[in-house]
Amino acid sequence: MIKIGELAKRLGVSTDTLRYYEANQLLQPQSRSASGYRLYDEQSEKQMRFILRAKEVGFSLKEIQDLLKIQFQKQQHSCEEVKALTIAKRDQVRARIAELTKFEQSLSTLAQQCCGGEEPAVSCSILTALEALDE
Amino acid sequence: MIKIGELAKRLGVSTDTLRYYEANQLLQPQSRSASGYRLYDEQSEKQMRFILRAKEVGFSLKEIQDLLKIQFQKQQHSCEEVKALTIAKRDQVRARIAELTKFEQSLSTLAQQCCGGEEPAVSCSILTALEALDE
DNA sequence: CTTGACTTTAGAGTTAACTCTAAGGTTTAT
DNA sequence: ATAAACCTTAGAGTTAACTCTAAAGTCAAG
Repeated sequence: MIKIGELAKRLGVSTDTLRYYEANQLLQPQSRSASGYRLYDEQSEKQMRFILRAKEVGFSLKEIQDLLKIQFQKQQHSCEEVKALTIAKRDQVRARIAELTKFEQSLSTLAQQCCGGEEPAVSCSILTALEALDE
Repeated sequence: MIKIGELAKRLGVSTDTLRYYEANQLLQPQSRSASGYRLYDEQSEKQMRFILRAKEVGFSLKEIQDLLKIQFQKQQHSCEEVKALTIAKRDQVRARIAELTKFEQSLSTLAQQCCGGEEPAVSCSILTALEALDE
């Protein structure tokens, strides 16, 4: 079991952030020491890495809570409900991937069209490339 | 040329948002009417749709500015610089797609494992599936 | 046995991205 | 020609997600 400072250091976040996530039901410490220090384990670190990855790709903390709820709700809800929630979230993720793929293609096209030379980039326009995005 | 209310309506955003984006260098109106009303055209709408899409997939307004700068800088910068910036952004987008793809796979796996029946979902755990994410 | 580096809580402050309010000017429809 | 529905600016208020401050308790090292 590790203390908050050690977990924060491993994850590259502040101790304030960990306490904030606890207050907002995203990560509860495994237990407390006799003197009241928060104690975390490997599972805590895994869950935080999941949270940080979700945040990285643009999910709000509220949305991440929804994802985690799939875990927390498993005792109280039927497989049917859990499956429906999971599929709804998966479709949300798929839609986001589709959007990002369009971006990636537009930027790739732009990079290819650009000569990369030293002359002014007058004919290089991200909007020209991105307009194709709207079909 | 259309006025701010019409553009806002077409895009499903508030007029406040359009004025806010203008103040933050994301979208300048094409011109102003004699009485000072903002006037927008088709290009404005396209640019806003681009901004909204970028926001949707988790880019901050600051990052979107960077993307748009590729367009604005084309007069002052060389193809070399523009190309480098474009490729850097493309790689950022690719990394984000890779993260999201991992999520999508984890959620798909979870949905498949789940029986979908009416019994309590005790054996369904998003974290179990998501742990595989860390390899 | 005390110094320094931790930890605790409660609450205030910050930043991004809006969102609203007030006080007024403009346009359109009857 | 006047009411309704737009538009203007400046500035205040809101929400999410931190980030910092203060005042105090804990713990390991010298």
